[in-house]
Amino acid sequence: MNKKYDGKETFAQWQESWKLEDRYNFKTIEKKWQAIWDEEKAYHVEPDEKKDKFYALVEFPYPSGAGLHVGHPRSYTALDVISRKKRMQGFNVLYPMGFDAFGLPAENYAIKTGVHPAVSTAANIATFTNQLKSLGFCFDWDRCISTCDPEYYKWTQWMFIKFFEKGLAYKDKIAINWCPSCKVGLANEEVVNGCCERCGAQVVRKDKEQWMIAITKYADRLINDLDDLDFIDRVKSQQVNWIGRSEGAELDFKFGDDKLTVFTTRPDTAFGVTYMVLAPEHEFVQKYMGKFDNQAEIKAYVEATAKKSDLQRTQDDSKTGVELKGIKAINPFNGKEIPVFISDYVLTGYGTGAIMAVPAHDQRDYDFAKVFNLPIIQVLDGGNIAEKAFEEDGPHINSSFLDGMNKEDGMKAAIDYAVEKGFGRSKVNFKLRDWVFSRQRYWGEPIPMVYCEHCGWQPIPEAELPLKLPEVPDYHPNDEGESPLSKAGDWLYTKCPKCGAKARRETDTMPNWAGSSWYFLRYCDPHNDKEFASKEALDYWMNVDWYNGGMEHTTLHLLYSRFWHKFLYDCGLVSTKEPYNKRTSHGMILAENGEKMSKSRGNVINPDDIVAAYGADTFRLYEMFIGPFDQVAMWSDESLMGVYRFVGKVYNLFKKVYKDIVPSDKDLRAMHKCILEVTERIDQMKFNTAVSSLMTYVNYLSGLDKIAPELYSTLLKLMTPFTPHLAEEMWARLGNGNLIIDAEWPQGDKALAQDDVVTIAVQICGKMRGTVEVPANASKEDVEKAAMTLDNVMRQIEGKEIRKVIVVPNKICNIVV
RNA sequence: GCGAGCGUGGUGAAAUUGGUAGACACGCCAGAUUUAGGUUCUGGUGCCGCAAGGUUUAAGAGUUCGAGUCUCUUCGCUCGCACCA
Repeated sequence: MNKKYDGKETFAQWQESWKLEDRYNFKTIEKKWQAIWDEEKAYHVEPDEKKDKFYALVEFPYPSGAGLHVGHPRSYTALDVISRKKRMQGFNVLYPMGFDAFGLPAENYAIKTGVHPAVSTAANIATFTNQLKSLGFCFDWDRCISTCDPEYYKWTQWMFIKFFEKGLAYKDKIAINWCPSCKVGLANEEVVNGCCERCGAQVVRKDKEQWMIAITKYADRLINDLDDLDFIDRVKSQQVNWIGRSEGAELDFKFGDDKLTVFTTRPDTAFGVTYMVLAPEHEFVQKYMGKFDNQAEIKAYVEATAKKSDLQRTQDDSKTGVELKGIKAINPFNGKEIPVFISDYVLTGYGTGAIMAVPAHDQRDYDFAKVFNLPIIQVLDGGNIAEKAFEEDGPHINSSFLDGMNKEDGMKAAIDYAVEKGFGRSKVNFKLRDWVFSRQRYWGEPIPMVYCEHCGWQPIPEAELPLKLPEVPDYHPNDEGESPLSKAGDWLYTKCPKCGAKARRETDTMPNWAGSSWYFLRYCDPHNDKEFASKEALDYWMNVDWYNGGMEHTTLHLLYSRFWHKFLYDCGLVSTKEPYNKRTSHGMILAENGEKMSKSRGNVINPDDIVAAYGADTFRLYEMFIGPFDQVAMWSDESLMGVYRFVGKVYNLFKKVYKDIVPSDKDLRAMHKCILEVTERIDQMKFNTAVSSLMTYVNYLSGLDKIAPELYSTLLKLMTPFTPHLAEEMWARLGNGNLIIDAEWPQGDKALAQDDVVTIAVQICGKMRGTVEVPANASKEDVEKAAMTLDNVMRQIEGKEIRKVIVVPNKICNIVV
């Protein structure tokens, strides 16, 4: 540990002993302090009832072969800054790190090279760990976890079984999004513009048996519970949008011997229905096929639709379709017979896969009606339906008992009528679909289920967890969509846990969103082998107080993990409804020309190079100074140099510190101003301006001949979150025997930060005409009097009548003439 | 199309939330020191003008004693969702 200044030598001699002729040598300083932190376990935390806890969380990385990207440290440094400050303010801070280690790249690498994913992943984790340590984050490395560790995924599997037991995990044959390139099924959330989020290949539909998790059962709660959370608005609105709640009604139309049920948000427009449309996949199309007059035409259209990808189906908004000739539907509101069509503009997965068409008040129906020459009946007054559908609100017309009503009354009356006559009911629908949870891949958690011919799907007994990944001869998935685990030989077959008959294991694995759905809980108690985490640990550490991560996870990981946590809450396994109190998001870091950094463009900045050339402290400080935290930022080597110069200046300032110097009032003013600004700006994540406050203060200190120790040690404390190594080093050089991270965060004093003379702007009719210096908090009259003495003011008001003078204390004086 | 947001010097950006626009930094210019230079230090730097001064926050209008900030219109950009009935 540090030698402490014991007063046996003069401070000047002590300072001399630090070889002041040396330039700022970040390499030795950073290595030295990283070793000390490691050795002293400076960042290890345990629950401590005497202290308030603070749980800071950043999204753990996927340990890719490419190593750490400059984007990762933006988020990590931000919460490192917050964590360090909170710790110095007396909180017991948990700031953990781990690895989201299951995933496709490791598997693709294995296919190419034959190296087992476990081997390459372990090597990558080692690299990442070194890189993260070289940046000096205050992670508690004793709590490091990895989702591919059997001791970890044991509990992921255990939780899956809970989902199964509660009926929320079920197997279903559905048309899924199939990526023909990755040969894997994707969740809706993983499909971007009809393409695979990962590889960009066009996604096709494929019917497959899949494990599903019923996230839709939580749709309402996932929306409503957002109200009490401190999430940035962008995140809230994107989640609300994605879940896509709409209120309306289901209505039953007569069709053949059946009821044809539709969902509509406007049941009050039912008198304007002139036709109906089914999705080509709708069950009635096949059921009644024998009764249609134009079967060949219908079959051809159904086939053509099946061949289309989702992208083709949605990109082309021209309306096509075929009438189901031979059967008419009957509108239950007025008994009218109406034609029924199939068309691909009706989606099979939303609502009931069928709609009632109101062409007068829905542009899509209007377009379709124009193509097929169908009648258009206006039922809401307004607009010009000769040109286009009228989609706004107006009083009902041509609608029997609804005539004259507004939307609200009309809705209520229409639903009441439908309920009374037994052909309808109010209904809420969501865009959100159940979570497709199967992946036809090797490097993921095995789904702990077996299939028995007598007993159906059965979970394996808890005692057999973790169900470890078996060795396989070959990691290739195949075109039929069979997982590599189907080649796992003996592993495949086992006994049915219920009847003991021969049973076959599930060969699909979990998506890599599984492990990350609950990792924040494991951090609370990472070595527990009896439970996923003890109740005591969870009660002390949860909730996460502040979670920072990328916007790209808003409708994926963030939504999934909120859902997962709510499920655990319902099972009585956690005691809070939501896992995260606060969610913020960082902007991406782009290359110098504004392009995305990518290997193929060759413009990737490697953090290791920056650390080697300028040091971790400069790198961290630069990432905080680069621009507003929540916005995209462009990397700039020149700006980085500016920050490096600043760090060097702070180092050199030590040479001007003298033990017996007493700070002046002006010095204290600068210091307290800096404390107040930095403290506030860190809390608001305005890191860029927090750094500029530090720069202003340092510029001030540079102007002094001799610096009082108090002024310098305060600077060091304020810089600890940003440049922890330098702060520790200089703190030690000031003669302190403890770590600066264990020092107290300085208290800013507003009164001491107040200037005694203020400059007031003098305006005439709102135009700036000059400034005057007056004592702080000068009276209105004094300010006015001083303002009148300005040459420029006297000239401007000469011969004019002064109508009003507005004085804002310490700010402005506006003379109205 | 719908939803969210943005537009300020040569560049990255500030602006106490309606009160001196351009803090802080990069770059540039000039000077000093120096190993020839990259280093370091000092001063200058929105635009027009020698200056006094004028002018300036995408464009236009409005509210106000006062607008980068609030309201409306137009233009431009970014992100998310997208035939969701």
